[in-house]
Amino acid sequence: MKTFRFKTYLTSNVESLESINKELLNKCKQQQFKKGDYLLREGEISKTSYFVEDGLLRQFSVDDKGKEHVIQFAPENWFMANREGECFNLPSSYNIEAIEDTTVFIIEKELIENLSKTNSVFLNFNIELLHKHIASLQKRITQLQSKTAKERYLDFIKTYPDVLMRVPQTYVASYLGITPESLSRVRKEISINK
Amino acid sequence: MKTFRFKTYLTSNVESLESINKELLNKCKQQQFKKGDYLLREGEISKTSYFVEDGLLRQFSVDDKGKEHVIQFAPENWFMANREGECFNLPSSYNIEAIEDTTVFIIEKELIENLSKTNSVFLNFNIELLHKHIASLQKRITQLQSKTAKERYLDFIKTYPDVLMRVPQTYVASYLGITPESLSRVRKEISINK
DNA sequence: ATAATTTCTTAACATACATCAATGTGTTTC
DNA sequence: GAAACACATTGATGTATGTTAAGAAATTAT
Repeated sequence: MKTFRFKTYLTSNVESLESINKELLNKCKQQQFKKGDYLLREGEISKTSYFVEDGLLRQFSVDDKGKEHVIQFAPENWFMANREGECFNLPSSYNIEAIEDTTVFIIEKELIENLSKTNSVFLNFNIELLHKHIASLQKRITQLQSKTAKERYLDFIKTYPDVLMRVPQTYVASYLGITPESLSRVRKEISINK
Repeated sequence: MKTFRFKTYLTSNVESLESINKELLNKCKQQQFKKGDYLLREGEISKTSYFVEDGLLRQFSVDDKGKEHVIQFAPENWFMANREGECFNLPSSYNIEAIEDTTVFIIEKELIENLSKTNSVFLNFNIELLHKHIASLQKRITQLQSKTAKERYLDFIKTYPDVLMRVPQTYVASYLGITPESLSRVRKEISINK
């Protein structure tokens, strides 16, 4: 049997949980998406999270002027979830789109709840994920508050060098909160100073 | 016995959990802080969360140039926690300071973990809190990415009208990611157009 | 391969916001 | 009540980033 990233991830993170891992692998269905496909559209209600087995996703919102704002990228081994909607059965404010052909494992909210109740190691793992997520969002807020576009871009390169190479610059610009033109200028400036 | 906000909050949010609520009230100690006191300093390791019984806190970071950046305010009935540190025993990247004389209930990490294990309603409540937190941070990121200072300020007024009145404008400016001077101009412009 | 479409770069110009410096207003302290 | 201090406003100026528009490069489709 093929070894999935999902399995590797689980065995290296949710330790000594052979039974849980098996249950997760068995109950989470795989699904494939083509580049450009939407996994979730704004307004839809979703009760699932995704584990990216292969490929690359982006989560983004669209403002009143029709402009897109990328909240997050998710390459292999990352989770992608519509947190608020999943938790409160609210229509999603965000879209999730496959930037590359992508294979995901679909994790039902109910499954997570059940496993959390029956197993405290899994529970802690799950809560840790949420905490890490919060920490990274806070870091981004601080950056948007105080750093220049150039500084934010340099940090992005450092933190997600792999993502950088696989994503259209427009999306990176959107993630950084600047226009593609500004990103282009920033990149030029950096290449000159090297 | 005095009715605490904390008790009211618990009974209205963590329903049908008489026993849990009692345990929380009994095991969480109260502590008082004077205006200007620090509850947590950058670099310290903390394993506690706070429920603000009375008063007002701010959480902020200090950048390499010595500038402060407000991540969050917490008035009565709010929780304040150093998420990443609490979860992973890491030194805090943030400071927590009392903006007014403030009374908090101190909630030990261990207590939350124990209650989560033994009671699934409490567990869900706790996870919902984390989800809500994530949703609000994502909203802020989208705003910082795409809205003008004026738009962000108007949204702040609408969302936290009470906080606005109790906090020095410098802190509001910092929260919005602009200088106090810019905030002053934004306010002037708004007052003229009314 | 060629054409068509999308993405990226570059330039000129506009604008929002930062910076610096001065003045004004209110609050605390003695 | 005066002095000292922190906070808010205002003005002049600078800079980073946005906007618009054009062309170059890359990708996709025919």
